[in-house]
Amino acid sequence: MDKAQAVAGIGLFAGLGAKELAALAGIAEVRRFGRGEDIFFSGDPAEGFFSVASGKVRIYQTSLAGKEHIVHVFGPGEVFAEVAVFAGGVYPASAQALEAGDYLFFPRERFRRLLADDPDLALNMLGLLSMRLRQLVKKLEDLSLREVPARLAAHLLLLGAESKKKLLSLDLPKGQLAAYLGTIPETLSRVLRRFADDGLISLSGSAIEILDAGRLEALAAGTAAGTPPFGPAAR
Amino acid sequence: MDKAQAVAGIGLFAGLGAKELAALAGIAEVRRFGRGEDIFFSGDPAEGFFSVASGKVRIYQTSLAGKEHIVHVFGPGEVFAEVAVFAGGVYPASAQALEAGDYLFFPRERFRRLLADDPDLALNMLGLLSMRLRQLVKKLEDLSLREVPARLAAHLLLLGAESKKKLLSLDLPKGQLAAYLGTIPETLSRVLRRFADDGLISLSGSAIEILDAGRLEALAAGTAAGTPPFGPAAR
DNA sequence: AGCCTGCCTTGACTTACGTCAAAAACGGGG
DNA sequence: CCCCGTTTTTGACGTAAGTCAAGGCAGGCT
Repeated sequence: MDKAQAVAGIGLFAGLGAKELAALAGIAEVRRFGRGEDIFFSGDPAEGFFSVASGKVRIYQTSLAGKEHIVHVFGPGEVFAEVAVFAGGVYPASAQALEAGDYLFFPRERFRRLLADDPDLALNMLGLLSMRLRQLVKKLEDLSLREVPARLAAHLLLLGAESKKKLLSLDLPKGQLAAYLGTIPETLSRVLRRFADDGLISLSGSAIEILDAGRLEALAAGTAAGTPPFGPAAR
Repeated sequence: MDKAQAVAGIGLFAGLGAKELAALAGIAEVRRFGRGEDIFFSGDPAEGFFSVASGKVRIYQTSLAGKEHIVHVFGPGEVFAEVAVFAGGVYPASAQALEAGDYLFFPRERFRRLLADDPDLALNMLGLLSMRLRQLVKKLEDLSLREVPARLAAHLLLLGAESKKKLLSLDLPKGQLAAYLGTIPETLSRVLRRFADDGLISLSGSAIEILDAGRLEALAAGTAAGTPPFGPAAR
Protein backbone atom coordinates (compact mmCIF):
# COMPACT_ATOMS: atom_id res chain seq x y z
CA MET A 1 0.00 0.00 0.00
CA ASP A 2 1.02 3.57 -0.61
CA LYS A 3 1.76 5.33 2.65
CA ALA A 4 1.67 8.85 1.24
CA GLN A 5 -1.65 8.23 -0.38
CA ALA A 6 -3.08 6.73 2.77
CA VAL A 7 -1.95 9.76 4.77
CA ALA A 8 -3.55 12.11 2.28
CA GLY A 9 -6.86 10.33 2.71
CA ILE A 10 -7.08 10.89 6.43
CA GLY A 11 -9.84 13.26 7.40
CA LEU A 12 -7.87 14.70 10.26
CA PHE A 13 -5.27 15.95 7.81
CA ALA A 14 -7.69 17.66 5.47
CA GLY A 15 -6.49 21.02 4.26
CA LEU A 16 -2.85 20.51 5.10
CA GLY A 17 -0.10 21.36 2.64
CA ALA A 18 1.95 18.84 0.72
CA LYS A 19 4.98 19.44 2.89
CA GLU A 20 3.10 18.72 6.08
CA LEU A 21 1.55 15.62 4.63
CA ALA A 22 4.95 14.38 3.61
CA ALA A 23 6.26 14.96 7.11
CA LEU A 24 3.33 13.04 8.54
CA ALA A 25 3.88 10.20 6.13
CA GLY A 26 7.47 10.26 7.26
CA ILE A 27 6.69 9.43 10.85
CA ALA A 28 3.87 6.98 10.16
CA GLU A 29 4.53 3.26 10.41
CA VAL A 30 2.45 0.82 8.44
CA ARG A 31 1.00 -2.05 10.41
CA ARG A 32 -1.18 -4.80 9.15
CA PHE A 33 -3.74 -6.57 11.29
CA GLY A 34 -5.77 -9.62 10.42
CA ARG A 35 -9.42 -10.12 11.12
CA GLY A 36 -9.98 -10.42 14.86
CA GLU A 37 -6.45 -9.41 15.70
CA ASP A 38 -5.92 -7.22 18.75
CA ILE A 39 -4.39 -3.81 18.15
CA PHE A 40 -4.08 -2.79 21.78
CA PHE A 41 -5.74 -3.48 25.06
CA SER A 42 -7.23 -1.17 27.60
CA GLY A 43 -4.47 -0.41 30.06
CA ASP A 44 -1.61 -0.74 27.58
CA PRO A 45 0.78 2.19 27.65
CA ALA A 46 -0.41 4.69 25.06
CA GLU A 47 2.44 5.44 22.71
CA GLY A 48 0.66 6.91 19.76
CA PHE A 49 -2.46 6.83 17.68
CA PHE A 50 -3.64 4.99 14.61
CA SER A 51 -5.44 5.60 11.41
CA VAL A 52 -7.31 3.12 9.27
CA ALA A 53 -6.07 2.78 5.70
CA SER A 54 -8.27 -0.19 4.97
CA GLY A 55 -10.36 -2.42 7.17
CA LYS A 56 -12.48 -1.74 10.20
CA VAL A 57 -11.68 -1.50 13.91
CA ARG A 58 -13.79 -1.61 16.96
CA ILE A 59 -12.95 0.24 20.13
CA TYR A 60 -14.44 -1.64 23.02
CA GLN A 61 -14.45 -2.19 26.73
CA THR A 62 -14.83 -5.37 28.72
CA SER A 63 -16.03 -6.05 32.21
CA LEU A 64 -14.42 -8.64 34.41
CA ALA A 65 -17.52 -10.73 33.89
CA GLY A 66 -16.69 -10.84 30.21
CA LYS A 67 -19.34 -8.49 28.91
CA GLU A 68 -18.30 -6.20 26.11
CA HIS A 69 -19.36 -2.77 25.06
CA ILE A 70 -18.36 -1.25 21.75
CA VAL A 71 -17.62 2.44 22.04
CA HIS A 72 -16.98 3.09 18.40
CA VAL A 73 -16.28 1.50 15.07
CA PHE A 74 -13.87 3.17 12.66
CA GLY A 75 -13.32 2.67 8.97
CA PRO A 76 -10.95 3.92 6.27
CA GLY A 77 -9.77 7.50 6.63
CA GLU A 78 -10.58 7.73 10.30
CA VAL A 79 -8.15 7.92 13.18
CA PHE A 80 -8.49 6.43 16.63
CA ALA A 81 -6.80 6.47 20.00
CA GLU A 82 -5.69 10.03 19.39
CA VAL A 83 -6.35 10.65 23.05
CA ALA A 84 -3.01 8.95 23.61
CA VAL A 85 -1.15 11.88 22.17
CA PHE A 86 -2.13 14.51 24.68
CA ALA A 87 -3.30 12.74 27.77
CA GLY A 88 -0.59 10.15 28.03
CA GLY A 89 -0.77 7.16 30.28
CA VAL A 90 -2.63 4.13 29.07
CA TYR A 91 -5.30 3.42 26.50
CA PRO A 92 -8.72 3.74 28.10
CA ALA A 93 -10.27 1.02 25.94
CA SER A 94 -9.21 -1.84 23.69
CA ALA A 95 -9.00 -1.97 19.92
CA GLN A 96 -9.45 -4.96 17.67
CA ALA A 97 -9.54 -5.29 13.92
CA LEU A 98 -12.95 -6.40 12.74
CA GLU A 99 -11.64 -6.90 9.23
CA ALA A 100 -8.13 -7.44 8.00
CA GLY A 101 -6.50 -4.25 6.82
CA ASP A 102 -3.66 -1.80 6.87
CA TYR A 103 -3.25 0.73 9.61
CA LEU A 104 -0.88 3.61 10.14
CA PHE A 105 0.66 4.20 13.51
CA PHE A 106 1.77 7.70 14.49
CA PRO A 107 4.13 7.73 17.44
CA ARG A 108 3.20 10.19 20.11
CA GLU A 109 6.34 12.26 20.47
CA ARG A 110 7.15 12.66 16.84
CA PHE A 111 3.61 13.64 16.12
CA ARG A 112 3.64 16.22 18.86
CA ARG A 113 6.69 17.77 17.31
CA LEU A 114 4.93 18.14 13.99
CA LEU A 115 1.94 19.56 15.72
CA ALA A 116 3.96 22.32 17.34
CA ASP A 117 4.92 23.66 13.91
CA ASP A 118 1.55 23.36 12.35
CA PRO A 119 -1.35 25.41 13.66
CA ASP A 120 -3.71 24.01 11.05
CA LEU A 121 -3.06 20.51 12.23
CA ALA A 122 -3.68 21.56 15.82
CA LEU A 123 -6.92 23.17 14.78
CA ASN A 124 -8.02 20.07 12.94
CA MET A 125 -7.18 18.00 15.95
CA LEU A 126 -9.20 20.25 18.21
CA GLY A 127 -12.14 19.89 15.89
CA LEU A 128 -11.78 16.14 15.85
CA LEU A 129 -11.63 15.83 19.61
CA SER A 130 -14.61 18.10 19.99
CA MET A 131 -16.60 16.00 17.61
CA ARG A 132 -15.69 12.89 19.52
CA LEU A 133 -16.73 14.50 22.75
CA ARG A 134 -20.04 15.37 21.23
CA GLN A 135 -20.57 11.81 20.07
CA LEU A 136 -19.69 10.38 23.44
CA VAL A 137 -22.03 12.71 25.25
CA LYS A 138 -24.72 11.58 22.91
CA LYS A 139 -23.93 7.96 23.56
CA LEU A 140 -23.97 8.57 27.29
CA GLU A 141 -27.41 10.03 26.94
CA ASP A 142 -28.57 7.03 24.98
CA LEU A 143 -27.24 4.60 27.49
CA SER A 144 -28.52 6.31 30.58
CA LEU A 145 -31.89 7.58 29.54
CA ARG A 146 -33.07 5.49 26.68
CA GLU A 147 -34.12 1.93 26.42
CA VAL A 148 -32.93 -0.58 23.91
CA PRO A 149 -35.81 -0.21 21.41
CA ALA A 150 -35.23 3.54 21.24
CA ARG A 151 -31.52 3.09 20.68
CA LEU A 152 -32.09 0.50 18.01
CA ALA A 153 -34.68 2.63 16.26
CA ALA A 154 -32.29 5.56 16.20
CA HIS A 155 -29.54 3.38 14.81
CA LEU A 156 -31.71 1.99 12.07
CA LEU A 157 -32.80 5.45 11.05
CA LEU A 158 -29.18 6.52 10.96
CA LEU A 159 -28.29 3.64 8.71
CA GLY A 160 -31.28 4.43 6.58
CA ALA A 161 -30.21 8.03 6.20
CA GLU A 162 -26.71 7.07 5.14
CA SER A 163 -27.63 4.55 2.51
CA LYS A 164 -30.25 6.24 0.43
CA LYS A 165 -31.84 2.91 -0.35
CA LYS A 166 -34.68 1.78 1.84
CA LEU A 167 -33.30 -1.70 1.99
CA LEU A 168 -30.36 -1.64 4.29
CA SER A 169 -27.83 -4.16 5.42
CA LEU A 170 -26.34 -3.83 8.85
CA ASP A 171 -22.86 -2.43 9.07
CA LEU A 172 -21.94 -4.96 11.73
CA PRO A 173 -22.74 -8.57 12.53
CA LYS A 174 -25.68 -8.64 14.88
CA GLY A 175 -23.72 -9.76 17.86
CA GLN A 176 -21.40 -6.80 17.46
CA LEU A 177 -24.28 -4.46 16.89
CA ALA A 178 -25.77 -5.59 20.16
CA ALA A 179 -22.55 -4.73 21.98
CA TYR A 180 -22.54 -1.38 20.23
CA LEU A 181 -26.05 -0.63 21.39
CA GLY A 182 -25.17 -1.60 24.92
CA THR A 183 -27.12 -4.80 25.01
CA ILE A 184 -26.75 -8.51 24.15
CA PRO A 185 -27.55 -10.50 21.01
CA GLU A 186 -30.61 -12.15 22.51
CA THR A 187 -32.23 -8.86 23.34
CA LEU A 188 -31.38 -7.34 20.00
CA SER A 189 -32.89 -10.29 18.24
CA ARG A 190 -36.10 -10.03 20.23
CA VAL A 191 -36.47 -6.32 19.67
CA LEU A 192 -35.92 -6.68 15.95
CA ARG A 193 -38.59 -9.33 15.90
CA ARG A 194 -40.94 -7.08 17.78
CA PHE A 195 -40.31 -4.26 15.32
CA ALA A 196 -41.08 -6.62 12.48
CA ASP A 197 -44.23 -7.95 14.15
CA ASP A 198 -45.42 -4.42 14.68
CA GLY A 199 -44.85 -3.55 11.07
CA LEU A 200 -42.06 -1.05 11.64
CA ILE A 201 -39.55 -2.94 9.58
CA SER A 202 -39.36 -6.02 7.48
CA LEU A 203 -36.71 -8.60 8.11
CA SER A 204 -35.40 -10.72 5.32
CA GLY A 205 -32.31 -12.52 6.40
CA SER A 206 -29.70 -10.01 7.36
CA ALA A 207 -31.27 -7.24 5.32
CA ILE A 208 -33.73 -4.83 6.86
CA GLU A 209 -36.24 -2.59 5.26
CA ILE A 210 -37.76 0.35 7.06
CA LEU A 211 -41.50 0.27 6.60
CA ASP A 212 -42.65 2.97 8.96
CA ALA A 213 -40.01 5.63 9.47
CA GLY A 214 -42.46 7.85 11.28
CA ARG A 215 -43.17 5.42 14.05
CA LEU A 216 -39.52 4.53 14.28
CA GLU A 217 -38.70 8.16 14.81
CA ALA A 218 -41.29 8.49 17.51
CA LEU A 219 -39.77 5.51 19.20
CA ALA A 220 -36.26 6.85 18.87
CA ALA A 221 -37.23 10.21 20.29
CA GLY A 222 -39.48 9.54 23.21
CA THR A 223 -39.21 6.71 25.59
CA ALA A 224 -40.98 3.50 24.61
CA ALA A 225 -44.26 4.89 25.89
CA GLY A 226 -45.30 6.61 22.68
CA THR A 227 -48.17 4.32 21.85
CA PRO A 228 -49.20 1.63 24.30
CA PRO A 229 -47.11 -1.48 23.90
CA PHE A 230 -45.72 -0.38 20.59
CA GLY A 231 -47.72 0.26 17.53
CA PRO A 232 -51.42 0.92 17.23
CA ALA A 233 -51.98 -2.63 16.08
CA ALA A 234 -53.59 -4.96 18.58
CA ARG A 235 -51.20 -7.29 20.28
CA MET B 1 -14.96 40.04 41.46
CA ASP B 2 -11.61 40.50 39.75
CA LYS B 3 -11.76 39.26 36.20
CA ALA B 4 -8.01 39.15 35.66
CA GLN B 5 -7.50 37.12 38.78
CA ALA B 6 -10.28 34.73 37.87
CA VAL B 7 -8.74 34.19 34.46
CA ALA B 8 -5.36 33.49 36.00
CA GLY B 9 -6.90 30.79 38.16
CA ILE B 10 -8.26 28.77 35.26
CA GLY B 11 -6.51 25.45 34.84
CA LEU B 12 -6.82 25.58 31.07
CA PHE B 13 -4.69 28.69 31.01
CA ALA B 14 -1.88 27.34 33.15
CA GLY B 15 1.56 28.27 31.89
CA LEU B 16 0.43 31.14 29.69
CA GLY B 17 2.22 34.48 29.74
CA ALA B 18 0.87 37.64 31.30
CA LYS B 19 0.08 39.12 27.93
CA GLU B 20 -1.99 36.18 26.84
CA LEU B 21 -3.86 36.12 30.12
CA ALA B 22 -4.65 39.77 29.74
CA ALA B 23 -5.99 39.18 26.25
CA LEU B 24 -8.16 36.37 27.53
CA ALA B 25 -9.45 38.52 30.35
CA GLY B 26 -10.18 41.09 27.70
CA ILE B 27 -12.64 38.92 25.83
CA ALA B 28 -14.22 37.31 28.88
CA GLU B 29 -17.60 38.50 30.07
CA VAL B 30 -18.61 38.08 33.68
CA ARG B 31 -21.97 36.50 34.29
CA ARG B 32 -23.54 35.73 37.58
CA PHE B 33 -25.98 32.89 38.10
CA GLY B 34 -28.05 32.14 41.14
CA ARG B 35 -28.60 28.74 42.67
CA GLY B 36 -30.68 26.62 40.36
CA GLU B 37 -30.44 29.07 37.50
CA ASP B 38 -30.11 27.70 33.99
CA ILE B 39 -26.97 28.61 32.08
CA PHE B 40 -27.93 27.02 28.81
CA PHE B 41 -30.05 24.20 27.53
CA SER B 42 -29.22 21.28 25.35
CA GLY B 43 -29.97 22.38 21.82
CA ASP B 44 -29.21 26.06 22.35
CA PRO B 45 -26.85 27.51 19.77
CA ALA B 46 -23.34 27.17 21.12
CA GLU B 47 -21.70 30.57 21.09
CA GLY B 48 -18.85 30.10 23.46
CA PHE B 49 -17.68 28.37 26.58
CA PHE B 50 -17.66 29.14 30.28
CA SER B 51 -15.41 28.93 33.24
CA VAL B 52 -16.37 28.80 36.88
CA ALA B 53 -14.97 31.58 39.04
CA SER B 54 -17.02 30.61 42.05
CA GLY B 55 -19.92 28.25 42.50
CA LYS B 56 -20.69 24.88 41.01
CA VAL B 57 -22.38 23.80 37.76
CA ARG B 58 -23.86 20.59 36.63
CA ILE B 59 -23.88 19.48 33.03
CA TYR B 60 -26.84 17.24 32.52
CA GLN B 61 -29.19 15.64 30.05
CA THR B 62 -32.87 15.01 30.25
CA SER B 63 -35.15 12.52 28.61
CA LEU B 64 -38.59 13.42 27.38
CA ALA B 65 -39.92 11.40 30.26
CA GLY B 66 -38.25 13.83 32.62
CA LYS B 67 -35.39 11.66 33.82
CA GLU B 68 -32.07 13.40 34.29
CA HIS B 69 -28.51 12.28 33.99
CA ILE B 70 -25.63 14.37 35.22
CA VAL B 71 -22.63 14.13 32.94
CA HIS B 72 -20.29 16.23 34.99
CA VAL B 73 -20.06 18.71 37.83
CA PHE B 74 -17.58 21.55 37.62
CA GLY B 75 -16.19 23.83 40.30
CA PRO B 76 -13.93 26.88 40.51
CA GLY B 77 -11.09 27.02 38.02
CA GLU B 78 -12.69 24.58 35.62
CA VAL B 79 -14.12 25.31 32.21
CA PHE B 80 -17.09 23.73 30.53
CA ALA B 81 -18.87 23.64 27.20
CA GLU B 82 -15.55 24.15 25.44
CA VAL B 83 -16.81 21.78 22.80
CA ALA B 84 -18.76 24.76 21.53
CA VAL B 85 -15.62 26.43 20.30
CA PHE B 86 -14.54 23.89 17.73
CA ALA B 87 -17.53 21.82 16.87
CA GLY B 88 -20.06 24.54 16.49
CA GLY B 89 -23.75 23.94 16.33
CA VAL B 90 -25.67 23.52 19.53
CA TYR B 91 -24.82 22.53 23.06
CA PRO B 92 -25.12 18.77 23.45
CA ALA B 93 -26.29 18.99 27.08
CA SER B 94 -27.72 21.49 29.51
CA ALA B 95 -25.95 23.44 32.24
CA GLN B 96 -27.39 24.68 35.48
CA ALA B 97 -25.79 26.42 38.46
CA LEU B 98 -25.94 24.21 41.53
CA GLU B 99 -24.72 27.07 43.68
CA ALA B 100 -24.80 30.77 43.08
CA GLY B 101 -21.56 32.09 41.67
CA ASP B 102 -19.65 34.04 39.09
CA TYR B 103 -18.88 32.63 35.71
CA LEU B 104 -16.81 33.85 32.80
CA PHE B 105 -18.09 33.51 29.30
CA PHE B 106 -15.63 33.34 26.42
CA PRO B 107 -17.22 34.02 23.05
CA ARG B 108 -16.38 31.49 20.42
CA GLU B 109 -14.98 33.62 17.63
CA ARG B 110 -12.88 35.93 19.71
CA PHE B 111 -11.44 32.99 21.56
CA ARG B 112 -10.58 31.23 18.34
CA ARG B 113 -8.66 34.27 17.23
CA LEU B 114 -6.57 34.23 20.37
CA LEU B 115 -6.01 30.55 19.94
CA ALA B 116 -4.58 30.99 16.49
CA ASP B 117 -1.78 33.14 17.88
CA ASP B 118 -1.03 31.02 20.86
CA PRO B 119 0.30 27.51 20.40
CA ASP B 120 0.54 26.95 24.15
CA LEU B 121 -3.11 27.64 24.57
CA ALA B 122 -3.95 25.26 21.76
CA LEU B 123 -1.83 22.61 23.38
CA ASN B 124 -3.51 23.11 26.71
CA MET B 125 -6.85 22.88 25.05
CA LEU B 126 -5.89 19.64 23.35
CA GLY B 127 -4.85 18.24 26.70
CA LEU B 128 -8.10 19.30 28.27
CA LEU B 129 -10.26 17.77 25.57
CA SER B 130 -8.27 14.56 25.74
CA MET B 131 -8.77 14.34 29.46
CA ARG B 132 -12.47 14.88 29.03
CA LEU B 133 -12.62 12.17 26.43
CA ARG B 134 -10.89 9.83 28.79
CA GLN B 135 -13.35 10.61 31.55
CA LEU B 136 -16.32 10.12 29.30
CA VAL B 137 -15.05 6.80 28.06
CA LYS B 138 -14.70 5.77 31.65
CA LYS B 139 -18.21 6.87 32.43
CA LEU B 140 -19.52 5.01 29.44
CA GLU B 141 -17.86 1.90 30.73
CA ASP B 142 -19.42 2.38 34.14
CA LEU B 143 -22.86 2.87 32.74
CA SER B 144 -22.83 0.01 30.33
CA LEU B 145 -20.99 -2.68 32.18
CA ARG B 146 -21.33 -1.98 35.84
CA GLU B 147 -24.21 -2.05 38.19
CA VAL B 148 -25.21 0.63 40.59
CA PRO B 149 -23.46 -0.78 43.69
CA ALA B 150 -20.18 -0.96 41.83
CA ARG B 151 -20.52 2.60 40.59
CA LEU B 152 -21.39 3.86 44.01
CA ALA B 153 -18.52 1.99 45.63
CA ALA B 154 -16.11 3.50 43.13
CA HIS B 155 -17.46 6.95 43.76
CA LEU B 156 -17.17 6.63 47.52
CA LEU B 157 -13.61 5.46 47.23
CA LEU B 158 -12.84 8.39 45.01
CA LEU B 159 -14.28 10.80 47.52
CA GLY B 160 -12.36 9.03 50.22
CA ALA B 161 -9.12 9.40 48.32
CA GLU B 162 -9.66 13.11 47.78
CA SER B 163 -10.45 14.04 51.35
CA LYS B 164 -7.79 12.34 53.39
CA LYS B 165 -10.19 12.04 56.28
CA LYS B 166 -12.10 8.81 56.63
CA LEU B 167 -15.27 10.64 57.44
CA LEU B 168 -16.54 12.11 54.23
CA SER B 169 -19.44 14.28 53.29
CA LEU B 170 -20.95 13.93 49.86
CA ASP B 171 -20.07 16.57 47.32
CA LEU B 172 -23.64 16.66 46.06
CA PRO B 173 -27.10 16.33 47.53
CA LYS B 174 -28.14 12.71 47.30
CA GLY B 175 -30.73 13.25 44.66
CA GLN B 176 -28.10 14.82 42.43
CA LEU B 177 -25.62 12.14 43.22
CA ALA B 178 -28.13 9.58 42.09
CA ALA B 179 -28.48 11.34 38.75
CA TYR B 180 -24.72 11.49 38.49
CA LEU B 181 -24.41 7.74 39.05
CA GLY B 182 -27.06 7.10 36.44
CA THR B 183 -29.77 6.01 38.81
CA ILE B 184 -32.58 7.48 40.93
CA PRO B 185 -32.70 8.63 44.55
CA GLU B 186 -34.69 5.63 45.74
CA THR B 187 -32.15 3.20 44.43
CA LEU B 188 -29.23 5.16 45.77
CA SER B 189 -30.83 5.26 49.16
CA ARG B 190 -31.38 1.52 49.17
CA VAL B 191 -27.87 0.70 48.08
CA LEU B 192 -26.37 2.96 50.71
CA ARG B 193 -28.47 1.22 53.30
CA ARG B 194 -27.32 -2.13 52.06
CA PHE B 195 -23.70 -1.04 52.25
CA ALA B 196 -24.28 0.08 55.82
CA ASP B 197 -26.05 -3.14 56.76
CA ASP B 198 -23.19 -5.14 55.36
CA GLY B 199 -20.68 -3.15 57.34
CA LEU B 200 -18.97 -1.51 54.37
CA ILE B 201 -19.75 2.00 55.51
CA SER B 202 -21.39 3.76 58.37
CA LEU B 203 -24.11 6.28 57.74
CA SER B 204 -24.66 9.13 60.11
CA GLY B 205 -26.95 11.68 58.60
CA SER B 206 -25.38 12.95 55.43
CA ALA B 207 -21.86 11.98 56.49
CA ILE B 208 -20.39 8.67 55.47
CA GLU B 209 -17.50 6.77 56.89
CA ILE B 210 -15.73 4.05 54.98
CA LEU B 211 -15.36 1.04 57.21
CA ASP B 212 -14.11 -1.60 54.82
CA ALA B 213 -12.23 -0.08 51.91
CA GLY B 214 -11.04 -3.49 50.79
CA ARG B 215 -14.49 -4.88 50.21
CA LEU B 216 -15.59 -1.65 48.61
CA GLU B 217 -12.74 -1.93 46.17
CA ALA B 218 -13.65 -5.48 45.33
CA LEU B 219 -17.18 -4.33 44.67
CA ALA B 220 -16.05 -1.42 42.55
CA ALA B 221 -13.77 -3.59 40.47
CA GLY B 222 -15.68 -6.75 39.68
CA THR B 223 -19.33 -7.04 39.10
CA ALA B 224 -21.49 -7.49 42.17
CA ALA B 225 -20.72 -11.18 42.15
CA GLY B 226 -17.56 -10.97 44.21
CA THR B 227 -18.99 -12.62 47.27
CA PRO B 228 -22.50 -14.02 47.21
CA PRO B 229 -25.09 -11.37 47.91
CA PHE B 230 -22.57 -8.90 49.21
CA GLY B 231 -20.29 -9.35 52.15
CA PRO B 232 -19.29 -12.58 53.81
CA ALA B 233 -21.71 -11.88 56.63
CA ALA B 234 -24.87 -13.92 56.63
CA ARG B 235 -27.88 -12.15 55.33
C1' DA C 1 -43.47 27.34 68.22
C1' DG C 2 -45.65 25.77 64.34
C1' DC C 3 -45.99 25.20 59.46
C1' DC C 4 -44.64 24.49 54.96
C1' DT C 5 -41.65 22.92 51.29
C1' DG C 6 -38.18 20.19 49.73
C1' DC C 7 -35.37 16.14 50.37
C1' DC C 8 -34.69 11.64 51.72
C1' DT C 9 -36.20 7.00 52.98
C1' DT C 10 -39.15 2.86 52.94
C1' DG C 11 -42.29 -0.47 51.18
C1' DA C 12 -44.92 -3.06 47.70
C1' DC C 13 -45.09 -3.75 42.99
C1' DT C 14 -43.73 -3.85 37.91
C1' DT C 15 -40.77 -4.39 34.21
C1' DA C 16 -36.98 -4.27 30.93
C1' DC C 17 -33.50 -6.82 30.20
C1' DG C 18 -30.08 -10.19 31.31
C1' DT C 19 -29.02 -15.43 31.98
C1' DC C 20 -29.19 -20.11 30.77
C1' DA C 21 -30.06 -23.58 27.63
C1' DA C 22 -31.44 -25.49 23.46
C1' DA C 23 -32.80 -25.40 18.72
C1' DA C 24 -32.32 -23.20 14.04
C1' DA C 25 -29.98 -21.08 10.52
C1' DC C 26 -25.95 -19.98 8.15
C1' DG C 27 -21.52 -20.56 5.83
C1' DG C 28 -17.82 -22.44 4.30
C1' DG C 29 -14.54 -26.36 3.44
C1' DG C 30 -13.79 -31.19 2.12
C1' DC D 1 -23.85 -32.26 -0.72
C1' DC D 2 -23.00 -32.93 3.90
C1' DC D 3 -20.85 -31.79 8.19
C1' DC D 4 -19.16 -28.71 11.64
C1' DG D 5 -18.38 -24.39 13.87
C1' DT D 6 -20.22 -20.07 14.46
C1' DT D 7 -23.94 -16.94 14.75
C1' DT D 8 -28.78 -16.08 15.53
C1' DT D 9 -33.13 -17.08 17.36
C1' DT D 10 -36.51 -18.70 20.78
C1' DG D 11 -38.19 -19.96 25.18
C1' DA D 12 -38.49 -20.13 30.19
C1' DC D 13 -36.80 -17.86 34.03
C1' DG D 14 -34.41 -14.60 37.34
C1' DT D 15 -33.30 -10.16 38.96
C1' DA D 16 -31.57 -5.33 39.20
C1' DA D 17 -33.51 -1.43 39.27
C1' DG D 18 -37.37 1.62 38.13
C1' DT D 19 -42.32 3.33 39.47
C1' DC D 20 -45.79 4.67 42.59
C1' DA D 21 -47.19 6.07 46.82
C1' DA D 22 -46.66 7.04 51.67
C1' DG D 23 -44.40 8.56 55.35
C1' DG D 24 -40.30 10.78 58.01
C1' DC D 25 -37.06 14.62 58.76
C1' DA D 26 -35.24 18.35 58.24
C1' DG D 27 -34.54 23.70 57.76
C1' DG D 28 -36.28 28.25 56.87
C1' DC D 29 -40.15 31.73 57.62
C1' DT D 30 -43.89 34.14 59.81
